[in-house]
Amino acid sequence: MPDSTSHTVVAVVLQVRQGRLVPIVRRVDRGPAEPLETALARAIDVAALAHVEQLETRVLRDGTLATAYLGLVPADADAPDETDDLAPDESELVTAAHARLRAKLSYTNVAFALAPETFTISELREIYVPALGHDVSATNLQRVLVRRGVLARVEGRRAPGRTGGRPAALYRFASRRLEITDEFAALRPPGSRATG
Amino acid sequence: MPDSTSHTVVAVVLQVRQGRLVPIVRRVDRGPAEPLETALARAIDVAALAHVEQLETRVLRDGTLATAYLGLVPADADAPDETDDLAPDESELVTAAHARLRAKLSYTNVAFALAPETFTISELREIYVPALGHDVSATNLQRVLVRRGVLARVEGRRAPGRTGGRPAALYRFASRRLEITDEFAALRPPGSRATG
DNA sequence: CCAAAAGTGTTGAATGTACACCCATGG
DNA sequence: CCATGGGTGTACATTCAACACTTTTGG
Repeated sequence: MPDSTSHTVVAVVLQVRQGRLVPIVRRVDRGPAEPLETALARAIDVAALAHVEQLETRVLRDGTLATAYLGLVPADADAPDETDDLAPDESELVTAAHARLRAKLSYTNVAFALAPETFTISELREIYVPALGHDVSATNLQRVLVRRGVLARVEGRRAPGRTGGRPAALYRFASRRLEITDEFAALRPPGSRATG
Repeated sequence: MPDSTSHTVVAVVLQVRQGRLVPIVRRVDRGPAEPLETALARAIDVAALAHVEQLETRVLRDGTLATAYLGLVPADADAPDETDDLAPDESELVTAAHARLRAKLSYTNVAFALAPETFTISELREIYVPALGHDVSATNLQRVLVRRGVLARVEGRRAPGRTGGRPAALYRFASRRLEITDEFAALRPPGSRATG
């Protein structure tokens, strides 16, 4: 029987691996007077997370109070093995984490936290597709992200594979901190057109 | 000295009054094994809240663990007096609540929770302006919300005041449950144009 | 020269903002 | 008949999805 006064911190980390969004879940009890971030850092290697945000706090089925965090790791980074036997509570948190990520992908630059330092547009597409849960064309992905100034060109190109094809341009995220790229879907303040 | 194992639930309620977004803050300690919603209900009359959502969990300056909720009350509803002497922690939570509200106003129908059952467009504008923190024209507000199907016409018109003017049409929110009206700012799934 | 992959041009639709103008009422 | 507030029409900018077409490579 868990102590009803205890507090658990749950790290829900997502990483794209081989075309799939993979969950890694870790939990620790928060010590008395311990900051949330410290407990989180005991649960997972926070330095490896390119982005972290708090997800939600709920009472788990066993009565434990739990605060969940969403963490994102670049596809090319080393990360712990996928957590496969998820408890129902954990499974719900993973779903919530994925929903949060999916929503933010369309109006922020969060994808920087899932992508390597530099990449081609097709490589980036292979990250967006599992993260969004639906298909995206490389053409439109490039257009939208370049127009918004989210992506910046990087010197050089990626040589084509054995099957040929034009060499791909390399890009990086202009910023690697979370930014809102489309602040108002509507109801913008008067006289605030796109900053060009 | 607060018990470091205790858990406080903070209700941050916002209501528009006389052109201002007014905060009401209440806190209660969550009892052992008590669900979060139950504690919240002890803090504030939840039935009076047209919308509630969890805001964030943090350790307060005095070491207490606190989970904050954002609540919204229609402008015409009775509600407790404004909480004026806000502690720094509370003040930060109010800021966070306002920020969350502002963001959601532009891509959801949350405003239903701040508006009376029926209203004219100018009345609605007087709610949006303080809630958004910037000016909005009644013209565009009407256009955007009607086009999105967020607002529906209601039988009848509001008679003009002493100074004359054309009688105003009455509207209501088509739904009074939170709905995302602009799900994807970009990167929509293929073949998913506006449902018209 | 052909297939493959990357990238650009272009079109059409949707959505928003700004602003001019028309409508209905009180005095 | 004029001031006031309400509402519509229209023009214009922005943004995006879709798709045709061009570019650059390997074999």
